[in-house]
Amino acid sequence: MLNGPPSQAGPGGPCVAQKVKLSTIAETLGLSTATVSLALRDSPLVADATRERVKEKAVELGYIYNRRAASLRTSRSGIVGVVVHDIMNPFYAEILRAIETELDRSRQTFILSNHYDSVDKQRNFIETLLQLGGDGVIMSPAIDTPVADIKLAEDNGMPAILIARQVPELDVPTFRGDDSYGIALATNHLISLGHRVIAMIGGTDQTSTGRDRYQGYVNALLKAGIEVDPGLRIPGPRTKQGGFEAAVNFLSMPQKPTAAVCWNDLVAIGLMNGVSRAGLVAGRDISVTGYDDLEEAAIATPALTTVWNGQAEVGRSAARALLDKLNGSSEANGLHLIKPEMRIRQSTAPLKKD
Amino acid sequence: MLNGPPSQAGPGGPCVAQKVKLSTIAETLGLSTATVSLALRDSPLVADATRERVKEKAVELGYIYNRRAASLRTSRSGIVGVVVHDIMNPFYAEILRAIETELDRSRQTFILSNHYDSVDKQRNFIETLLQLGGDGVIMSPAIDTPVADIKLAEDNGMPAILIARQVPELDVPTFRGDDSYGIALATNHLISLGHRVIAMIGGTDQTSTGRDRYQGYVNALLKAGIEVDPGLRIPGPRTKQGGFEAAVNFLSMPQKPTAAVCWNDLVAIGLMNGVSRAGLVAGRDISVTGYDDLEEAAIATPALTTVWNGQAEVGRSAARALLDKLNGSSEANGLHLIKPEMRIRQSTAPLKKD
DNA sequence: CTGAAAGCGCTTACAG
DNA sequence: CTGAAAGCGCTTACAG
Repeated sequence: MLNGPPSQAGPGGPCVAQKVKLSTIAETLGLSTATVSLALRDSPLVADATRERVKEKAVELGYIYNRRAASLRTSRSGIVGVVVHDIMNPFYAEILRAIETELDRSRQTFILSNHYDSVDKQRNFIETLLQLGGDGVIMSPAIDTPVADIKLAEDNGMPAILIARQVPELDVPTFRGDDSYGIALATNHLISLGHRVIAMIGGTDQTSTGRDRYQGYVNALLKAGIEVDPGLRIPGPRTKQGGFEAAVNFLSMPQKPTAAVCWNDLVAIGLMNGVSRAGLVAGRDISVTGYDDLEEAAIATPALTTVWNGQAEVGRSAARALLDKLNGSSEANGLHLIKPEMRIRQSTAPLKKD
Repeated sequence: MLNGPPSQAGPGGPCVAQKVKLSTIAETLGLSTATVSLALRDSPLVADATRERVKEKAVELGYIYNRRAASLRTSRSGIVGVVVHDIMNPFYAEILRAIETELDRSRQTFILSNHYDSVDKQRNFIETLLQLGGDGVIMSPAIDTPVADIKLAEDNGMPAILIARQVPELDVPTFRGDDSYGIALATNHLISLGHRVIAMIGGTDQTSTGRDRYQGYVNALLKAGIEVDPGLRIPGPRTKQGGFEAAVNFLSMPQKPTAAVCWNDLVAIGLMNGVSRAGLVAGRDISVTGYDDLEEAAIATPALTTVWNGQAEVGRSAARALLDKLNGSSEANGLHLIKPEMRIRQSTAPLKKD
C-alpha cells in the first residue's frame, strides 16, 4: 500500500480508468485548478514553465476538456446551429460547405438539421439549440416561419442569420441572391435568342424566392413586349425528379414553347433528361436554362446554361456575419443581395425558324 | 419598491429579461427545485396537480431547459455525432437521411461533420464530441484511420459504429454492403450480355471498399475465364467529375472496351455524360453499370443499370445499433454485410457483333 | 504568478 | 408527495 507504484502510471500510456478532470491534473502537479485552467487556455498570467508542465501532464493523463462544464460557467458554448430545407440538395450543400470552412476557422462546432419545410421541425431544432446553449443560428427559414420563432432565438441571446430565404418584417441579417434580377437574366437571354414562347418550370408561390423568380420572369417578358400566359407555368418540386416529371407536361403544351426557364439547375437537368426520352435534345431542339450554377451544371450533358447564384458567397458571408455578431459588432442587419451572373453554355441556342 | 407590480409579469407574455431557470419556477410557485425538476420530466413521484401547475408556469415564463447543466450532472448529453467523407455525396446523404429519421425518433440531437478523408479533421471531430459529452458516434472512417482514434472514443465511454467502410482489427459494429459480391453482380451482368473487354472506372486501393470492389470485378472475370488486364482499370475520384474526366481516357484505350463497370453511380453518370460528348450513347454504343442505386440513377438518361447498395438500410441499422448500445445491449458487434441486388435499366445492352 | 472559494443550473440520493 | 443539500467540472473575480 505504501510504496506500490502510483496507480495513475498504468502500462499502456493514457489509460483512463477514473475520469481525468482539471482537478486530477492539479492534484498530480500540486497546483490549484485555477492555475491549471488558465494554463490550458494559454493565459499570460501563468509562468511558461508551469504551462508546459500542465500541458504535458494533460496529454499524459488523456485529459478531455469538459465543454459542458465550461460553457455552464461562461455561457458560451462554441456551438452554432445551421438549419436548411434539405442538406441533400446540392444548392444548400454548397452553401454549407462555405459555412463549414468559415466556422472551422473560428473553432466553432456546428450542428446541422433539415427542416423539410416543417415549421415544427424547425422550431424543435431552435429549442434544442437553445437548450444546448448555442451561440447562434444560421437558417434558411421554412415556408411560413412565424416571426415569433426567430424572436425566440434572438430573445434568448442566440442571434439568427437568414440565408437564401427571407422572413417578412424581420430585421435580422439576411443573405441571398437577387432572384428577380437573376431570373430576368435567364429570360432575357432566351428572348435575345429569338424565343417568344417561354415556359417557366418548377417552384411555388409559397416562398419569397418562388414569388421573386416568377415575378422576374414575368417582368422580363413584359419588358420585351411579350404577352404573359399563365398557362406556360408549371409549378412543382424543385428537384430533378420534379423537372423530369414536368417534361411530359411541357412537351404537350398547346402553346408549343420553344424554351424553358427552370426554377433551378436540378429542375433543368431533370427536364433535359425527361425531354431526351422523347428524343429531343436541349440546345438543339429546345432551349433550357437553369439557376444556381451548381458544380454539376458544367458537366451536365449538354452543359447547362444557367445563372450563378453565389452559394459559396452566401455561406461565407452568413458565417462571417454571425461571427461578427458574436464578437459584438452588428452592422450586418438587413438584407444583403448578391448579384447573380449569367453563365452561357450549351443548353440554349437561337430559335430555329421553321 | 414595496407594492409595485412583480417585475416578472411584464407586458407581452414570455418576455425574458432575467434568465428563467428551474429555481425561478420553483420560487414563483413556492416549490423546491427538486419537485420542479421531477415535474417537468413527468416523474410519477409528483402529484398530478403540481405537475400541471409547474408545466403551465414553465411555458408562461418562457423557461428553457438547460441541457448543459443537466448533462453535467447525468453525463448523458443526448448528442450523437456522425462523421462521413462528404455529406454532399448523395451516397452518404441517403445514409444520413435514414440515420436522422431513426435518431429523431429517440429525440437524440445529431452533430454532423465531413472529414474529407483527413484523419486529423476526423480526430478533431471525435475530440469535440467527447468534450460535448457525446453519447455515441457513427462514422464512415477516413482512409488510414488509426485504431487509436476509435479507441479514444470507446475508452472515454463513447461507443462507435462504423458504416460503409471498415477499420481492420476493430470489433465495433460495422454496417456496409458486400462490395465484392455486389460488383461481381454488375460484372457478371455485363459478361452475360456478351461483353469481354470490360473496363473498371474510378476508386482507389486505399479504402477497404476500393480493394473489395476491384477484387470482386477481378474474381468475376476470372470465373468467366476472361483474362484480367490491369490496363483496363482507370482509378480516380468517386465523383461525377471523376467519371466525366475518365471518359477521354476510356475512349482512347487501345483495348477498345465495350463496357465499363463504374465504382459508383456518380462515376457512371459522369462517364455517360463524358462519352456522350463524343456522340456515344450508353445502352447503345457502350454499356455502363453504376453502383449504389442512388435516387438519381433511375432518372438519369439513359436510366442507369446499377447495384442497390442499401444506403437506407445501412443508416437505419447503424442508428439502431447505437441506440441499443446506449440502452445497455451490445449484441451488434462485428461486421454486418448487406446483400446488394442488381437493378437492370437502360445503360447496358447486349454486345453488338460488328 | 498562484490559490481558495463561489457559482453556472441542473439531478440525485436521502429525509421526512 | 415534497424539500434541503450536495455535487457534476469548469471559470472567475478576489487575495496574496
